[in-house]
Amino acid sequence: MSESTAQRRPRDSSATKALLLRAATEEFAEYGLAGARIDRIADRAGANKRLIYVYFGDKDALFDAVVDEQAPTVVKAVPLEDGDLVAFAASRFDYVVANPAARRIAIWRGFERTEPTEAELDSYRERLDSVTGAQRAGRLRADIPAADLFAIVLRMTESWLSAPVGLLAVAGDDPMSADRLTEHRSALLAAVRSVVKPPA
Amino acid sequence: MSESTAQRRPRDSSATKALLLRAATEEFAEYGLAGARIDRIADRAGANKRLIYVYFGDKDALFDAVVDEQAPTVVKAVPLEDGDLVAFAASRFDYVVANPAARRIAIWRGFERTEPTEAELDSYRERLDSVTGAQRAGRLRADIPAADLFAIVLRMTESWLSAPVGLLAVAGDDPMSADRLTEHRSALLAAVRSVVKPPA
DNA sequence: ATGCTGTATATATCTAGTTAGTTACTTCTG
DNA sequence: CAGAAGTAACTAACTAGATATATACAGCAT
Repeated sequence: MSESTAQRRPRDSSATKALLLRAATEEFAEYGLAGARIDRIADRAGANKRLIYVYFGDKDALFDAVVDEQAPTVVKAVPLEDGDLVAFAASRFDYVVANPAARRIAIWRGFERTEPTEAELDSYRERLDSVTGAQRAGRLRADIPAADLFAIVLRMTESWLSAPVGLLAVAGDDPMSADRLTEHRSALLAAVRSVVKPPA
Repeated sequence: MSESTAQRRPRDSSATKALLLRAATEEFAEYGLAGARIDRIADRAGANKRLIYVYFGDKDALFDAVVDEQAPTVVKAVPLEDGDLVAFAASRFDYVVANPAARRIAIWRGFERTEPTEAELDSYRERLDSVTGAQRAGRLRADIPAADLFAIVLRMTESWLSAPVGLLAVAGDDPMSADRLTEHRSALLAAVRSVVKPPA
Protein backbone atom coordinates (compact mmCIF):
# COMPACT_ATOMS: atom_id res chain seq x y z
CA MET A 1 0.00 0.00 0.00
CA SER A 2 2.90 2.31 0.58
CA GLU A 3 3.45 2.35 -3.17
CA SER A 4 0.08 3.91 -3.77
CA THR A 5 -0.03 6.38 -0.87
CA ALA A 6 3.49 7.71 -0.44
CA GLN A 7 4.30 8.94 -3.91
CA ARG A 8 8.07 8.82 -3.84
CA ARG A 9 10.02 11.68 -5.29
CA PRO A 10 12.63 10.60 -7.88
CA ARG A 11 16.14 10.19 -6.59
CA ASP A 12 18.09 13.39 -6.89
CA SER A 13 20.83 14.16 -4.45
CA SER A 14 21.01 17.88 -5.10
CA ALA A 15 17.26 18.27 -4.82
CA THR A 16 17.27 16.33 -1.57
CA LYS A 17 20.15 18.39 -0.28
CA ALA A 18 18.25 21.56 -1.10
CA LEU A 19 15.15 20.25 0.66
CA LEU A 20 17.19 19.46 3.73
CA LEU A 21 18.77 22.90 3.75
CA ARG A 22 15.37 24.50 3.45
CA ALA A 23 13.96 22.38 6.24
CA ALA A 24 16.97 23.12 8.40
CA THR A 25 16.51 26.84 7.81
CA GLU A 26 12.94 26.68 9.05
CA GLU A 27 13.78 24.48 11.99
CA PHE A 28 16.75 26.58 13.14
CA ALA A 29 14.77 29.76 12.65
CA GLU A 30 12.05 28.38 14.85
CA TYR A 31 14.05 26.71 17.60
CA GLY A 32 17.63 27.92 17.37
CA LEU A 33 20.69 25.72 17.26
CA ALA A 34 20.19 24.03 20.61
CA GLY A 35 16.45 23.66 20.26
CA ALA A 36 16.44 22.34 16.72
CA ARG A 37 15.98 18.59 16.30
CA ILE A 38 17.76 16.60 13.64
CA ASP A 39 14.85 14.20 13.37
CA ARG A 40 12.41 17.03 12.82
CA ILE A 41 14.57 18.48 10.08
CA ALA A 42 14.62 15.15 8.29
CA ASP A 43 10.86 14.85 8.69
CA ARG A 44 10.22 18.36 7.39
CA ALA A 45 12.33 17.58 4.36
CA GLY A 46 10.66 14.22 3.88
CA ALA A 47 14.13 12.79 3.72
CA ASN A 48 16.15 10.40 5.78
CA LYS A 49 18.15 11.65 8.72
CA ARG A 50 21.22 9.88 7.56
CA LEU A 51 21.45 12.11 4.50
CA ILE A 52 22.04 15.12 6.70
CA TYR A 53 25.26 13.54 7.87
CA VAL A 54 26.19 12.53 4.35
CA TYR A 55 25.59 15.94 2.82
CA PHE A 56 26.43 18.38 5.56
CA GLY A 57 28.26 16.73 8.43
CA ASP A 58 27.05 17.24 11.97
CA LYS A 59 24.46 19.59 13.41
CA ASP A 60 26.84 22.52 13.76
CA ALA A 61 27.98 22.16 10.17
CA LEU A 62 24.38 22.14 9.05
CA PHE A 63 23.72 25.33 10.99
CA ASP A 64 26.76 26.89 9.36
CA ALA A 65 25.49 25.85 5.94
CA VAL A 66 22.19 27.56 6.68
CA VAL A 67 23.88 30.74 7.84
CA ASP A 68 26.33 30.77 4.96
CA GLU A 69 23.50 30.52 2.50
CA GLN A 70 21.35 33.10 4.24
CA ALA A 71 23.82 35.95 4.54
CA PRO A 72 24.63 36.55 0.86
CA THR A 73 20.97 36.18 -0.01
CA VAL A 74 20.01 39.01 2.28
CA VAL A 75 22.85 41.20 1.12
CA LYS A 76 21.79 40.79 -2.48
CA ALA A 77 18.12 41.33 -1.76
CA VAL A 78 18.73 44.45 0.30
CA PRO A 79 21.12 46.75 -1.54
CA LEU A 80 22.64 49.94 -0.22
CA GLU A 81 23.31 52.28 -3.08
CA ASP A 82 25.01 55.66 -2.81
CA GLY A 83 24.54 55.50 0.92
CA ASP A 84 20.80 55.87 0.57
CA LEU A 85 19.86 54.59 3.99
CA VAL A 86 16.18 55.42 3.56
CA ALA A 87 15.86 53.19 0.52
CA PHE A 88 17.93 50.62 2.34
CA ALA A 89 15.59 50.70 5.30
CA ALA A 90 12.56 50.32 3.07
CA SER A 91 14.10 47.41 1.26
CA ARG A 92 15.22 45.70 4.40
CA PHE A 93 11.88 46.12 6.08
CA ASP A 94 10.14 44.58 3.09
CA TYR A 95 12.60 41.75 2.97
CA VAL A 96 12.26 40.90 6.62
CA VAL A 97 8.48 41.02 6.46
CA ALA A 98 8.58 38.60 3.56
CA ASN A 99 11.27 36.39 5.12
CA PRO A 100 10.84 36.24 8.87
CA ALA A 101 13.20 33.29 9.07
CA ALA A 102 16.09 35.41 7.85
CA ARG A 103 15.92 37.71 10.85
CA ARG A 104 15.61 34.89 13.34
CA ILE A 105 18.55 33.03 11.86
CA ALA A 106 20.62 36.20 11.99
CA ILE A 107 19.78 36.78 15.63
CA TRP A 108 20.45 33.21 16.63
CA ARG A 109 23.64 33.30 14.74
CA GLY A 110 24.66 36.34 16.71
CA PHE A 111 23.97 34.44 19.89
CA GLU A 112 25.60 31.15 19.15
CA ARG A 113 28.51 31.92 16.89
CA THR A 114 31.17 34.52 17.03
CA GLU A 115 33.52 34.48 14.06
CA PRO A 116 32.30 36.42 11.03
CA THR A 117 33.29 35.05 7.63
CA GLU A 118 35.52 36.96 5.25
CA ALA A 119 32.66 37.47 2.81
CA GLU A 120 30.62 38.96 5.59
CA LEU A 121 33.37 41.37 6.55
CA ASP A 122 33.66 42.45 2.94
CA SER A 123 29.99 43.16 2.62
CA TYR A 124 30.00 45.28 5.77
CA ARG A 125 33.08 47.11 4.60
CA GLU A 126 31.31 47.90 1.39
CA ARG A 127 28.27 49.19 3.20
CA LEU A 128 30.30 51.36 5.51
CA ASP A 129 32.20 52.78 2.55
CA SER A 130 28.92 53.62 0.94
CA VAL A 131 27.75 55.44 4.07
CA THR A 132 31.03 57.25 4.51
CA GLY A 133 30.91 58.38 0.89
CA ALA A 134 27.43 59.78 1.28
CA GLN A 135 28.48 61.55 4.45
CA ARG A 136 31.37 63.21 2.61
CA ALA A 137 29.03 64.19 -0.18
CA GLY A 138 26.71 65.81 2.32
CA ARG A 139 23.83 63.48 1.60
CA LEU A 140 23.99 61.96 5.11
CA ARG A 141 24.66 63.60 8.42
CA ALA A 142 28.34 63.40 9.31
CA ASP A 143 28.20 64.04 13.06
CA ILE A 144 27.59 60.34 13.68
CA PRO A 145 30.24 57.76 12.74
CA ALA A 146 29.27 55.65 9.73
CA ALA A 147 29.23 52.40 11.67
CA ASP A 148 27.00 53.83 14.39
CA LEU A 149 24.62 55.35 11.90
CA PHE A 150 24.40 52.14 9.93
CA ALA A 151 23.90 50.01 13.04
CA ILE A 152 21.14 52.31 14.24
CA VAL A 153 19.27 52.27 10.93
CA LEU A 154 19.71 48.52 10.69
CA ARG A 155 17.97 47.95 14.00
CA MET A 156 15.29 50.52 13.28
CA THR A 157 14.12 48.40 10.36
CA GLU A 158 13.34 45.57 12.75
CA SER A 159 11.65 47.61 15.45
CA TRP A 160 8.15 46.47 14.74
CA LEU A 161 8.91 42.85 13.97
CA SER A 162 11.03 42.41 17.05
CA ALA A 163 8.90 44.55 19.33
CA PRO A 164 8.00 42.96 22.67
CA VAL A 165 4.74 41.02 22.45
CA GLY A 166 3.38 43.04 25.34
CA LEU A 167 3.89 46.27 23.47
CA LEU A 168 2.26 44.94 20.33
CA ALA A 169 -0.61 43.62 22.38
CA VAL A 170 -1.50 47.05 23.79
CA ALA A 171 -0.77 48.83 20.52
CA GLY A 172 -4.12 47.98 18.95
CA ASP A 173 -5.50 45.15 16.96
CA ASP A 174 -3.46 42.85 14.74
CA PRO A 175 -0.13 44.61 14.61
CA MET A 176 0.94 42.33 11.77
CA SER A 177 -1.98 42.95 9.41
CA ALA A 178 -1.06 44.23 5.98
CA ASP A 179 -2.56 47.63 6.70
CA ARG A 180 -0.79 47.99 9.99
CA LEU A 181 2.51 46.98 8.44
CA THR A 182 2.06 49.60 5.74
CA GLU A 183 1.36 52.17 8.41
CA HIS A 184 4.44 51.22 10.35
CA ARG A 185 6.49 51.22 7.19
CA SER A 186 5.78 54.88 6.58
CA ALA A 187 6.46 55.67 10.22
CA LEU A 188 9.77 53.83 9.99
CA LEU A 189 10.82 55.63 6.84
CA ALA A 190 9.87 59.00 8.29
CA ALA A 191 11.96 58.18 11.34
CA VAL A 192 14.94 57.04 9.28
CA ARG A 193 14.71 60.19 7.18
CA SER A 194 14.91 62.29 10.33
CA VAL A 195 17.87 60.35 11.63
CA VAL A 196 20.03 60.45 8.53
CA LYS A 197 19.27 63.96 7.30
CA PRO A 198 22.25 66.31 7.55
CA PRO A 199 21.50 69.09 10.06
CA ALA A 200 20.48 72.30 8.30
CA MET B 1 37.62 15.87 53.01
CA SER B 2 34.59 17.48 51.56
CA GLU B 3 33.72 18.85 54.97
CA SER B 4 36.97 20.76 55.23
CA THR B 5 37.21 22.05 51.65
CA ALA B 6 33.66 23.00 50.79
CA GLN B 7 32.92 25.62 53.40
CA ARG B 8 29.21 25.14 53.77
CA ARG B 9 26.93 28.14 53.68
CA PRO B 10 24.35 28.14 56.51
CA ARG B 11 20.98 26.73 55.59
CA ASP B 12 18.68 29.39 54.31
CA SER B 13 16.05 28.45 51.83
CA SER B 14 15.35 31.94 50.56
CA ALA B 15 19.04 32.67 50.10
CA THR B 16 19.47 29.41 48.21
CA LYS B 17 16.45 30.19 46.11
CA ALA B 18 17.86 33.60 45.26
CA LEU B 19 21.21 32.07 44.34
CA LEU B 20 19.48 29.60 42.07
CA LEU B 21 17.48 32.33 40.40
CA ARG B 22 20.61 34.37 39.83
CA ALA B 23 22.45 31.38 38.42
CA ALA B 24 19.50 30.54 36.19
CA THR B 25 19.42 34.10 34.89
CA GLU B 26 23.04 33.89 33.82
CA GLU B 27 22.66 30.45 32.35
CA PHE B 28 19.53 31.26 30.38
CA ALA B 29 21.02 34.53 29.20
CA GLU B 30 24.02 32.66 27.89
CA TYR B 31 22.42 29.59 26.35
CA GLY B 32 18.71 30.22 26.03
CA LEU B 33 15.97 27.93 27.25
CA ALA B 34 16.86 24.92 25.14
CA GLY B 35 20.60 25.32 25.55
CA ALA B 36 20.59 25.90 29.29
CA ARG B 37 21.53 22.93 31.47
CA ILE B 38 19.92 22.27 34.82
CA ASP B 39 23.11 20.75 36.15
CA ARG B 40 25.11 23.82 35.25
CA ILE B 41 22.60 26.07 36.96
CA ALA B 42 22.88 24.05 40.15
CA ASP B 43 26.67 24.16 39.89
CA ARG B 44 26.76 27.90 39.30
CA ALA B 45 24.58 28.39 42.36
CA GLY B 46 26.65 25.98 44.40
CA ALA B 47 23.39 24.31 45.31
CA ASN B 48 21.83 20.97 44.67
CA LYS B 49 19.93 20.29 41.50
CA ARG B 50 16.99 18.88 43.37
CA LEU B 51 16.29 22.23 44.98
CA ILE B 52 15.48 23.69 41.60
CA TYR B 53 12.56 21.29 41.33
CA VAL B 54 11.52 21.97 44.90
CA TYR B 55 11.56 25.74 44.62
CA PHE B 56 10.59 26.40 41.03
CA GLY B 57 9.15 23.31 39.39
CA ASP B 58 10.55 22.24 36.07
CA LYS B 59 12.89 23.95 33.62
CA ASP B 60 10.17 25.97 31.95
CA ALA B 61 8.85 27.24 35.26
CA LEU B 62 12.36 28.29 36.21
CA PHE B 63 12.68 30.21 32.98
CA ASP B 64 9.37 31.90 33.70
CA ALA B 65 10.56 32.82 37.16
CA VAL B 66 13.65 34.42 35.65
CA VAL B 67 11.61 36.38 33.13
CA ASP B 68 9.04 37.42 35.69
CA GLU B 69 11.73 38.80 37.90
CA GLN B 70 13.62 40.50 35.10
CA ALA B 71 10.80 42.50 33.55
CA PRO B 72 9.79 44.66 36.53
CA THR B 73 13.43 45.25 37.36
CA VAL B 74 14.10 46.76 33.96
CA VAL B 75 10.94 48.82 34.02
CA LYS B 76 11.92 50.32 37.35
CA ALA B 77 15.51 50.95 36.33
CA VAL B 78 14.56 52.60 33.06
CA PRO B 79 11.83 55.14 33.65
CA LEU B 80 9.94 57.05 31.01
CA GLU B 81 8.86 60.40 32.40
CA ASP B 82 6.75 62.94 30.60
CA GLY B 83 7.35 61.07 27.38
CA ASP B 84 10.99 62.08 27.40
CA LEU B 85 12.23 59.44 24.99
CA VAL B 86 15.75 60.88 24.83
CA ALA B 87 16.24 60.46 28.55
CA PHE B 88 14.61 57.07 28.28
CA ALA B 89 17.04 56.03 25.56
CA ALA B 90 20.00 57.21 27.60
CA SER B 91 18.81 55.35 30.64
CA ARG B 92 18.04 52.20 28.75
CA PHE B 93 21.35 52.21 26.97
CA ASP B 94 23.18 52.56 30.26
CA TYR B 95 21.11 49.82 31.82
CA VAL B 96 21.71 47.37 29.02
CA VAL B 97 25.43 48.08 28.98
CA ALA B 98 25.53 47.38 32.69
CA ASN B 99 23.24 44.34 32.48
CA PRO B 100 23.83 42.46 29.26
CA ALA B 101 21.91 39.48 30.59
CA ALA B 102 18.70 41.52 30.69
CA ARG B 103 18.69 42.08 26.95
CA ARG B 104 19.49 38.49 26.13
CA ILE B 105 16.78 37.18 28.40
CA ALA B 106 14.31 39.57 26.82
CA ILE B 107 15.22 38.42 23.33
CA TRP B 108 15.07 34.78 24.20
CA ARG B 109 11.81 35.32 25.92
CA GLY B 110 10.48 36.87 22.75
CA PHE B 111 11.54 33.80 20.86
CA GLU B 112 10.36 31.07 23.15
CA ARG B 113 7.30 32.41 24.86
CA THR B 114 4.30 34.25 23.61
CA GLU B 115 1.85 35.30 26.30
CA PRO B 116 2.62 38.63 27.98
CA THR B 117 1.72 38.95 31.66
CA GLU B 118 -0.85 41.43 32.89
CA ALA B 119 1.82 43.44 34.69
CA GLU B 120 3.76 43.68 31.48
CA LEU B 121 0.74 44.91 29.57
CA ASP B 122 0.17 47.55 32.23
CA SER B 123 3.69 48.81 32.04
CA TYR B 124 3.52 49.13 28.27
CA ARG B 125 0.16 50.86 28.51
CA GLU B 126 1.70 53.32 30.90
CA ARG B 127 4.59 54.00 28.59
CA LEU B 128 2.39 54.49 25.58
CA ASP B 129 0.19 56.88 27.55
CA SER B 130 3.27 58.83 28.44
CA VAL B 131 4.29 59.06 24.79
CA THR B 132 0.81 59.99 23.64
CA GLY B 133 0.65 62.71 26.27
CA ALA B 134 3.91 64.22 25.12
CA GLN B 135 2.76 64.07 21.54
CA ARG B 136 -0.40 66.00 22.44
CA ALA B 137 1.68 68.52 24.34
CA GLY B 138 3.85 69.01 21.28
CA ARG B 139 7.00 67.74 22.93
CA LEU B 140 7.16 64.72 20.61
CA ARG B 141 6.41 64.44 16.92
CA ALA B 142 2.83 63.34 16.38
CA ASP B 143 3.01 62.11 12.80
CA ILE B 144 4.15 58.69 14.01
CA PRO B 145 1.83 56.55 16.17
CA ALA B 146 2.97 56.31 19.79
CA ALA B 147 3.53 52.57 19.65
CA ASP B 148 5.64 52.81 16.51
CA LEU B 149 7.70 55.65 17.88
CA PHE B 150 8.29 53.85 21.13
CA ALA B 151 9.18 50.58 19.41
CA ILE B 152 11.66 52.36 17.17
CA VAL B 153 13.38 54.18 20.01
CA LEU B 154 13.45 50.99 22.04
CA ARG B 155 15.38 49.14 19.37
CA MET B 156 17.65 52.07 18.66
CA THR B 157 18.99 51.81 22.20
CA GLU B 158 20.23 48.32 21.43
CA SER B 159 21.73 49.02 18.03
CA TRP B 160 25.31 48.86 19.08
CA LEU B 161 25.03 45.99 21.51
CA SER B 162 23.12 43.83 19.11
CA ALA B 163 25.00 44.87 16.00
CA PRO B 164 26.22 42.00 13.81
CA VAL B 165 29.72 40.87 14.80
CA GLY B 166 30.87 41.42 11.24
CA LEU B 167 29.86 45.05 11.36
CA LEU B 168 31.56 45.63 14.70
CA ALA B 169 34.66 43.89 13.40
CA VAL B 170 35.11 46.31 10.53
CA ALA B 171 34.03 49.33 12.55
CA GLY B 172 37.40 49.80 14.20
CA ASP B 173 39.09 48.50 17.28
CA ASP B 174 37.32 47.30 20.39
CA PRO B 175 33.77 48.43 19.78
CA MET B 176 32.92 47.68 23.40
CA SER B 177 35.62 49.74 25.07
CA ALA B 178 34.43 52.36 27.50
CA ASP B 179 35.47 55.18 25.18
CA ARG B 180 33.79 53.67 22.19
CA LEU B 181 30.61 53.09 24.16
CA THR B 182 30.60 56.70 25.24
CA GLU B 183 31.03 57.77 21.64
CA HIS B 184 28.19 55.58 20.52
CA ARG B 185 26.04 56.83 23.35
CA SER B 186 26.22 60.40 22.09
CA ALA B 187 25.56 59.22 18.56
CA LEU B 188 22.55 57.30 19.75
CA LEU B 189 21.15 60.22 21.68
CA ALA B 190 21.67 62.55 18.75
CA ALA B 191 19.82 60.09 16.55
CA VAL B 192 16.96 59.69 19.01
CA ARG B 193 16.67 63.45 19.32
CA SER B 194 16.30 63.72 15.56
CA VAL B 195 13.70 61.01 15.47
CA VAL B 196 11.43 62.30 18.19
CA LYS B 197 11.65 66.03 17.56
CA PRO B 198 8.40 67.52 16.31
CA PRO B 199 8.83 68.84 12.77
CA ALA B 200 9.34 72.59 12.72
C1' DA C 1 11.86 14.21 67.38
C1' DT C 2 9.68 16.31 63.50
C1' DG C 3 9.57 19.00 59.61
C1' DC C 4 12.43 21.68 56.61
C1' DT C 5 16.83 22.01 53.95
C1' DG C 6 19.98 19.70 51.56
C1' DT C 7 22.69 15.58 49.09
C1' DA C 8 23.72 11.44 46.52
C1' DT C 9 22.04 8.32 43.49
C1' DA C 10 18.75 6.19 40.27
C1' DT C 11 15.68 6.10 36.16
C1' DA C 12 13.45 7.03 32.10
C1' DT C 13 13.39 9.72 28.16
C1' DC C 14 15.68 12.01 24.36
C1' DT C 15 18.66 12.73 20.79
C1' DA C 16 22.90 13.15 17.92
C1' DG C 17 25.28 10.32 15.39
C1' DT C 18 26.19 5.15 13.33
C1' DT C 19 25.89 0.71 11.35
C1' DA C 20 24.36 -2.22 8.17
C1' DG C 21 21.63 -2.73 4.99
C1' DT C 22 17.91 -1.97 0.56
C1' DT C 23 16.31 0.21 -3.59
C1' DA C 24 16.76 2.54 -7.90
C1' DC C 25 19.56 4.07 -11.46
C1' DT C 26 23.78 3.68 -14.79
C1' DT C 27 26.97 1.38 -17.44
C1' DC C 28 29.29 -2.14 -19.25
C1' DT C 29 29.30 -6.66 -21.82
C1' DG C 30 27.96 -10.40 -24.75
C1' DC D 1 19.18 -5.03 -26.63
C1' DA D 2 19.08 -8.16 -22.45
C1' DG D 3 20.94 -8.54 -18.16
C1' DA D 4 24.77 -8.63 -15.08
C1' DA D 5 27.75 -5.64 -12.33
C1' DG D 6 28.58 -1.52 -10.14
C1' DT D 7 27.35 2.75 -7.96
C1' DA D 8 24.71 6.36 -5.92
C1' DA D 9 20.61 7.52 -3.22
C1' DC D 10 18.19 6.31 0.33
C1' DT D 11 16.17 3.77 4.69
C1' DA D 12 15.27 1.54 9.11
C1' DA D 13 16.88 0.16 13.40
C1' DC D 14 20.22 0.89 16.84
C1' DT D 15 23.64 2.82 20.30
C1' DA D 16 26.00 5.55 23.49
C1' DG D 17 25.81 9.37 25.93
C1' DA D 18 23.12 13.36 27.76
C1' DT D 19 19.64 15.34 30.40
C1' DA D 20 15.44 16.25 32.93
C1' DT D 21 13.16 14.48 36.64
C1' DA D 22 12.22 11.29 40.71
C1' DT D 23 13.43 8.63 44.86
C1' DA D 24 15.66 7.56 49.00
C1' DC D 25 18.27 9.12 52.46
C1' DA D 26 20.93 12.54 55.81
C1' DG D 27 21.63 16.64 58.76
C1' DC D 28 20.13 20.80 60.87
C1' DA D 29 16.93 23.77 63.61
C1' DT D 30 13.46 24.68 66.48
